[in-house]
Amino acid sequence: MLRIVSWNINSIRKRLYQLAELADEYAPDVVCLQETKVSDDDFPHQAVAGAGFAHRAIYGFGGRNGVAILSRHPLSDVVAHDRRGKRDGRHISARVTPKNAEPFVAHSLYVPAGGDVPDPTVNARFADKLTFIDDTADFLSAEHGFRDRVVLTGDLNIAPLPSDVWNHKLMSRRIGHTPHDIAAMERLRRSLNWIDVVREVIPPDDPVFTWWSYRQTEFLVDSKGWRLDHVWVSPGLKDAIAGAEVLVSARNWRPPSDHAPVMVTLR
DNA sequence: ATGTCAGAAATCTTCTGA
Repeated sequence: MLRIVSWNINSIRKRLYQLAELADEYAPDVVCLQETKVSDDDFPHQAVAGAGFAHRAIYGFGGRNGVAILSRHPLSDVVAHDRRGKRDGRHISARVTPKNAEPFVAHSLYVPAGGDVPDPTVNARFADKLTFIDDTADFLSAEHGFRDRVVLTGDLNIAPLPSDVWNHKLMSRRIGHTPHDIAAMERLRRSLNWIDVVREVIPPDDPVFTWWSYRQTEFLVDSKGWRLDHVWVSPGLKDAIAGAEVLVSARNWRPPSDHAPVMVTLR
């Protein structure tokens, strides 16, 4: 069994204790992070290695964005990906070679949030988000074949199903759940006929959230969340799916990230 | 419109982005 986690950690340097907690409690083989918010030069390698991740692929600079792949198994072919020559620290991939399983490629992706106004003709940031997704879809189609063993993880900043937000009607006008977002995510999904692992395991009508705003207290009581974080697998790995869960209790670790980790288990 | 975080750059606080 192989456990793979995707987590928007919202600053790895502020969350080292919680990362160790994740490693101790769930023993993931691979952890894909977003919003590490640290330059490669300042990455806390020692603490992360101490949590059990001997192998690390990192891509970050300045104090924004930043992605990483942490692994107990060897990593190779590490690539930091940029779209249109713009260095943004939003996408890294690496080949993972477990001891007793076939190698696979892991991607850690951080899609732009897209700002506030839900109209791409007036909100350049929203237009950039949609372009980012389409560029990524083109890249993934070119990079991989349908038979490749690939895991795409990340904060995709889109909740595609009505049950992925706490109020579908209200959120349909909020960036992340607009028809523009959902159509773009579907184009991304089709780039390799990706399979949304969480929705293979949990019925599509059941509410599932991975993010709760910092601006609300008692998030468990209110449960006003969104499912923004995803783990997708290529079609060849569909039969390997053995489980999926959102590690909701992590949202109560102190101090918490505003995102909870998503963990999938593959045979 | 509001709430809270995190980081940067410049201070003893404001800004940007989320």
